[in-house]
Amino acid sequence: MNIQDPAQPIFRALADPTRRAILAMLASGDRPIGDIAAKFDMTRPAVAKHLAILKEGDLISVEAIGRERINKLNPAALKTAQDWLNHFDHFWDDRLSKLKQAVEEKK
Amino acid sequence: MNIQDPAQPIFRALADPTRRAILAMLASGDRPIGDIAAKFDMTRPAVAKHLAILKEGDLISVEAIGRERINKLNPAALKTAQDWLNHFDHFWDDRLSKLKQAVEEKK
DNA sequence: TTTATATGAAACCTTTTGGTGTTATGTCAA
DNA sequence: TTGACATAACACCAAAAGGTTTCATATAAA
Repeated sequence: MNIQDPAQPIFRALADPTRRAILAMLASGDRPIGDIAAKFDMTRPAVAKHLAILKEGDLISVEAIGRERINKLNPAALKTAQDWLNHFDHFWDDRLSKLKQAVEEKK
Repeated sequence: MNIQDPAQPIFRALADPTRRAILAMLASGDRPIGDIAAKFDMTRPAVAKHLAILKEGDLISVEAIGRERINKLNPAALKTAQDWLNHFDHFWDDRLSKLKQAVEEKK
């Protein structure tokens, strides 16, 4: 099927619970890495790796201000994941209509 | 944050491109493992492992018919992932309104 | 200028992941 | 009953993931 899948770095980034928690945290405000790392039970370098993976998927962007690097959520990339999932809605509708049809025929 | 995340097995399953391709394939019809494995450039045991992970995330169900085991898509689990992503829509709206506000103030 | 702060980067380790090949089991068909 | 088929189950392996500690660098503040 799709060898080169543009959604791959996004779904890869979303696969880890820490990274999803970071995204949720950034939804309530831009934050530097130190702030983020303080909320988790792991070292800062570990959080830095997670941020790097989120950045690879373009789920966040980073802006350097002085010696701080502010991490910001980029909702556009999340939309790519939503779009992929939305394709299954047609399937969902089909199932429902087939079920309805089956019920009709039983009557 | 959430240590026990119910969405975890789902996002974990979605992280692999082969598994996403399998889901897309099952959207067009229920299939036994042999059919699925034939479409990919890997051995059947490898595909079987992918199916096991999809089943752990409850993204598919399996029905044994004779010596075949038919794999079926379960769209309900996909909805869990959609719901998680949809929470960011509020953020998206906020960003837009803030942008609009900033533009207004510039006038 | 010196010191503290915020971060990046490298080297390393363990577990998980995604694949392989081989063998075993249950079912259909001749 | 015998043979072919569809699949499960195992043991194994290399690479990636997720973490650690240690060290280096740039900026702010005293």
